[in-house]
Amino acid sequence: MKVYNTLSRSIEEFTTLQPGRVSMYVCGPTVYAKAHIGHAMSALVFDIIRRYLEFKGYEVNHVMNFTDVDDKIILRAREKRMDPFALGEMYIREFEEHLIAFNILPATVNPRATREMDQIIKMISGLIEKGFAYPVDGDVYFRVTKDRGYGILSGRRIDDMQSGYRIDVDARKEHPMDFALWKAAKPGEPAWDSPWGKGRPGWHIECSAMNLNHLGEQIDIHGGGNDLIFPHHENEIAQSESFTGKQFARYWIHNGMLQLSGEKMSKSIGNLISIEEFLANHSADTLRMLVLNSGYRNPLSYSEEILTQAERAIDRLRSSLKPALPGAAGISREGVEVLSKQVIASEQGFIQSMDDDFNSSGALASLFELVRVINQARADGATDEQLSTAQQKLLDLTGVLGLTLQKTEETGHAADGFIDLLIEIRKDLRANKLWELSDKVRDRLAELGVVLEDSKEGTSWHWK
RNA sequence: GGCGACGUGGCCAAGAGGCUAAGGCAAGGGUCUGCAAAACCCUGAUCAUGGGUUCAAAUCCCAUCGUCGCCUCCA
Repeated sequence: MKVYNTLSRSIEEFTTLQPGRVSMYVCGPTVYAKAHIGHAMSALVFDIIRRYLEFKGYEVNHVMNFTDVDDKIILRAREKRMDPFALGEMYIREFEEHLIAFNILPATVNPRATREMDQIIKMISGLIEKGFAYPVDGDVYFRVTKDRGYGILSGRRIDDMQSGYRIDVDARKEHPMDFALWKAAKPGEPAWDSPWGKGRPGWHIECSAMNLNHLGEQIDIHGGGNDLIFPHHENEIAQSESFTGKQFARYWIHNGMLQLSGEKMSKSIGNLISIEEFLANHSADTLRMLVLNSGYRNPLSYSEEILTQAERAIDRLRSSLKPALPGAAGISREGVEVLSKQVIASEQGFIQSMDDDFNSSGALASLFELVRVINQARADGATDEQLSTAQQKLLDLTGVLGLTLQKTEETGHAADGFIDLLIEIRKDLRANKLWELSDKVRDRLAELGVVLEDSKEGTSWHWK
């Protein structure tokens, strides 16, 4: 198995610290607002990776955090006249519901910054002792110049960055690039006791502490959006490695950004689609299919057109799961042979693609080949029994990708009898060649979302 | 200004030195059908542009143009 590692900017052979086990930390959201589908995309990417690792037989220890204390949360809570903790709690609960809706497997642990204060303080103290950090007026800063490896992930040199005019100059910092590990509390803000006075942790140290606490000094995979590479992940490396003296994460995996009208979907630009909004109009599989088709590292341009394409692609996968034609007579031994050979070929192709840096787009191609062969067999008259192995394989493999292929429509059985009745009546109409009336029944049912399909053996129907 | 990613048929997207450049969507033609729908069959790209390396390049190198991300909070 090969994986693209941001750290080396190249594809590397994947090996784990412990045989058969993968420790994976993924940066979750800061809970200060409704999540948008960019957040969902990131969670989906790592869900797909996690599912595939499990398919490969690894036991995955998957940690995804919630940043539940931060400037924005405090600001937002003040605006809404809410308690910042209650605000965070609300959005965490909402996000967890979204994860379920998207068929994203629950992480092994979902730690929260506010519950990791001991570890955070311990780490900051340790960094100060080792000379990697210094307190000033109740704040604590990381001493970037002391860390010789600083810039290794993002490929930046401290000197290059120094020339940037965007860095705010704070006279209390030794170097403009030094970043906060601990921030002294202003009146009215949530605060915790520390050796440096009341305050709260900086964003970066939270993740370092949660990693250490839940996965240990070294982890296999650290993931997140590629917008986190700098400064967040760079700083995490600086903190963790300075503290432990060991290499922190072995593979850094970053997903590309979801874009809307040519720009990254983000709060500040305001070009976002909330998860709520998305799910009101589309199935969870749709977004997953979008992600699967595009490749996790590439930017993904969101548009109505591409959404339709994804939905049609899902229909295509589903088409192969339909039962045999009514009155199917069965196909020849050679035909069955072709089908079972394709099952093997598709599974191999699937694995080969996914092994190559989770090439889900290539993996899908293998699945669509299986779809074609299944449909060919059905058209040739294969029975349900003859189709079942291939169909089961397709379900298994789409399941590895996290697709459910379920109909969103969960209509009660109540309507079924009426539809059957209409079909029965229409059958008589057709027998008497009353085409106009029979077409009217079909058209009106179509308007109601019921699709009729006539065949020699009779009429079948399904919800659109 | 610095760092990085990318540009493959109408759209999305694999492929990363050499077999017919995957697959999906859309389109056109056909089979089936009373007509449809579904399914099946058939049809299309020389790979942003210009140089170069090589027996051989979409794949490597250089340049140009273009798009996007990061450099401030961000999945």
